[in-house]
Formats: sequence, structure tokens, C-alpha cells
Amino acid sequence: MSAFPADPKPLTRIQTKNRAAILDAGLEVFSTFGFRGSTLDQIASAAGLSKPNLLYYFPSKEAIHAELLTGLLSTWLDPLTLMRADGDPVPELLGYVRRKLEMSRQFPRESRLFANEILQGAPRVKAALEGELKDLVDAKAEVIRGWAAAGKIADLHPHHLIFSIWSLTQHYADFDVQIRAVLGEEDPFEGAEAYLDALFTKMLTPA
Amino acid sequence: MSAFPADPKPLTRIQTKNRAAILDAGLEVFSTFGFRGSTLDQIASAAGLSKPNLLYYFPSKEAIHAELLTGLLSTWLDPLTLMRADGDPVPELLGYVRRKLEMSRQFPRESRLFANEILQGAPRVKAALEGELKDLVDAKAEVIRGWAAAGKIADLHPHHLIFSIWSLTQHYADFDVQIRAVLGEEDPFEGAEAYLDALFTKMLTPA
DNA sequence: CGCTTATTTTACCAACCGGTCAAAGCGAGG
DNA sequence: CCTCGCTTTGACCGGTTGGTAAAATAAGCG
Repeated sequence: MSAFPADPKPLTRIQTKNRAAILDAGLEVFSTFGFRGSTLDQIASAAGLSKPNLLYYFPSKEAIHAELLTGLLSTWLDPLTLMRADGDPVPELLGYVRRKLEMSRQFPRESRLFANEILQGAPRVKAALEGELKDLVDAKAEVIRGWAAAGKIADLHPHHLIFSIWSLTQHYADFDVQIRAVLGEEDPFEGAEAYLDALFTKMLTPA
Repeated sequence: MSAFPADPKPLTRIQTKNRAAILDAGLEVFSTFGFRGSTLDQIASAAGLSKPNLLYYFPSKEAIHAELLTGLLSTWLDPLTLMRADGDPVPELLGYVRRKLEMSRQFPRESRLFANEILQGAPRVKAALEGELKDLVDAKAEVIRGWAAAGKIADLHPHHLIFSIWSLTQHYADFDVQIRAVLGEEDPFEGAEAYLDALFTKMLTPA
């Protein structure tokens, strides 16, 4: 007998496919219109389903959004978690920057979903920001402080250093339209990688 | 007789006051919920008016949003326009950074309104981005290229340099909730100014 | 005051919203 | 072939949305 009263109930093939389609459609719609600006009809038609059919797989609009957000949070923290205290400081930080930029390139919709949530005051993830996120950032800030104290990297405010990494990398996903409008044909991410690499190398190298 | 068929019609005292109240309320609401996520009732009650009364001053929801956006665009470009080719390169760029950060501090709602518009694919300002904005940025990028060629600043991709200034400064307005959640009591903008100052000084100083 | 114009309110509308429900369609196992 | 459970649909509901019409009220002004 299981420790949990509710059996896991394996999903059927159709359930797996449709739930995935709905989450993908939800990501598409929520990431461009925000929670309140999105409608179930939009999501349903983007997923190729009727609205009642969509609600057969998820109990509510909230539920779709919630599942997307919680699924996103751990993915979002991963690149920072991967930064190791026992590694070489500058490469560790540069690696974090590169991973984060790669996420902007490969998952721009996820980035925009998150940006939308924060812009609107983070009503659904505030607790996680003040909990998990703050804890992780504080821990990594301590690591960075240690590196600076040991003279391995320049002496910078650790929290603002992390903010600047978030900001510079996510900008290429969140403001994609603007960047492409200004750049024209040139691929944003090519230039971004070289630029950010140069920026942080120069920034972090101790005086 | 005037060159324009429609007379300017000076606004009454009440019109001036109520239009201002509506625009302020619209800024508040649109900047947190985006265009589609905002309702006329929300805006009206934030402005202390009834919905029909609000529609007496503006013909539609669109009109309020449009007026906010167009009013914003020039304000948004000002700090960059102020950067002079005949000035001292590093202080000119640092001045731009400071002005932009100051805008994030004083006009966070405007920043978020703009961020919302871009996040949603810039449906209402795309033309301006590809026109006015691109032209201004291209011109200033040329100035920066000149400074770099003359050895006055480090050799960096001018467009990405400008993107990084936008990103780093606007981040403090757009992601305010997240930053405060992580920082706790500490005032974000105090640290931000010192950090960005150090960052760009180090970045721009030629090798 | 009395008239005109500007402002505000009340009542309303059609379209859309998130969500429900019961009935119908469907596919795999016997 | 039939049955049974999963899946899909169409019809519908109460509430909200952007917006309108017209009447009631307030302000300005001679």
C-alpha cells in the first residue's frame, strides 16, 4: 500500500499529448498577454481544442498558469545553482552568464512569462521570490563575496552583480522585438554573447 | 483665419484636471495589467470617475493608451538625445546611464508601461521603434564608434552597449518587486547607482 | 436671474468572459 | 458485435466588458 492515498494514475497517451499541447499554447498566450489579458478561447484554439475540451484537462485558467509558473521556477534557478564555490571564480561567473543567455535564446517565451508575472507585481510567485529565490541568491552572493575578499575577482556588490546578469541576459528575450527593430538584420544573440563575455571579463578581473 | 479647419479649443479647468486624472489612472492600471488586462472600470475608479464620465473625456480605451504611449516615447528618448558627440566620451556615457537610472527611479510606471508594450510584441509602437528609435540609436552608435576609433573609450559593439544601458537601468523599475524581495530592506537604487557607475567606468575605460 | 454650454449620472446593450453540464462520439477489449 | 470508459462537443449560464443614449445636473456668463 502506498503512503499517499491518491494513486498516481498513469496518464493515457492522449492525456499526455493534450496536456502538453495546452501547456505549450498557454505559454504562448500568457507570455504575450499576461494572465488577465489572456482568454481560455485563445489558449484552446492555439492548442487546437475547444474550450470545454481544454477544461477537461485543466480545471481552470488559473491551474494552467500555475502549472506553467511552478514548472518554470526550478528551471529558472538551475543556471545559478550550477555555479560552484569550488570552481575558478571568473569562469564560474562567465559560465552562469552564458547559461542564462542561452536560456533567453532557447526559451524566450518562458522568460516573457516570468517578466509578465513580475511586472504585474508577482502576485503568484512573491512568496517564492522572498523564499527560495532570496535564499539561493543570498547563498551565492556569499560565495561571490568570498571570491572578492580573496582577490580572485573585482570587489563588486554581489547582489547587484547578480541583478546585472539577470537584466543583461533576459533583456534579449523580453525586449526581443525592440532589439530586432533597432538592429535590423543582424542576429542579436551572436553579438550579445561576445559583448557580454567581454563586459563581464573586464568587470570581474581584479584591479 | 487659421490654417487648420478645427480650432484648438482651449480646455476648461475641469477638462484639464480630469484628463490628467484619467491619464494618471490609466498609467497606473495599464502599467501593471497591460492593455488587454486592464478595464475601463478599473481606470475610471482609480481616477475617481464613473465609466461613462471617463468616456466623456476619451473616446475609447485605445485612445487613453495611445495618448500615454505617444507622450511617453519622446520622454523615453530624451536621455539619449542629451548625449553629445562633442563632450567628454566617458562622462557623456556615464551621464546617460545616470539619467536613465533616474528615470527608472522617478517614473517606474512609465517604464513598466513601455515594458508591457514591448513584451506583447510592440503592436502599437513597432513603427516608432523601427523609425525614430532606430534612427536615433544608429546616430548615437556612430558617435560611440567614433569615440572608440579615437581610443577615447574601449572598443565595444555600440548597439549592444546601448542595449546594456537600457537593460541595466530599466531592470530596476520593471523588476522592482523581485529586486526588493531579494534585497530585503536595502534601497535598490542606492546600490544600483554605485554599481552601474563602477561597471561602466571600468567597461568604458580604454585598455 | 435666465440662458447656454459643460459635465455627470442612470439605465442600458451586445459581445465576450470563465466555467458547467449533459449528451454524444470514440476506441480498445471481450 | 457489444460494452465501457475516455474524450469531445454544443448548448448554455451568470457576470463582466467596452461602449452608448438620453436625461439630469452643475457651471459660466451676460
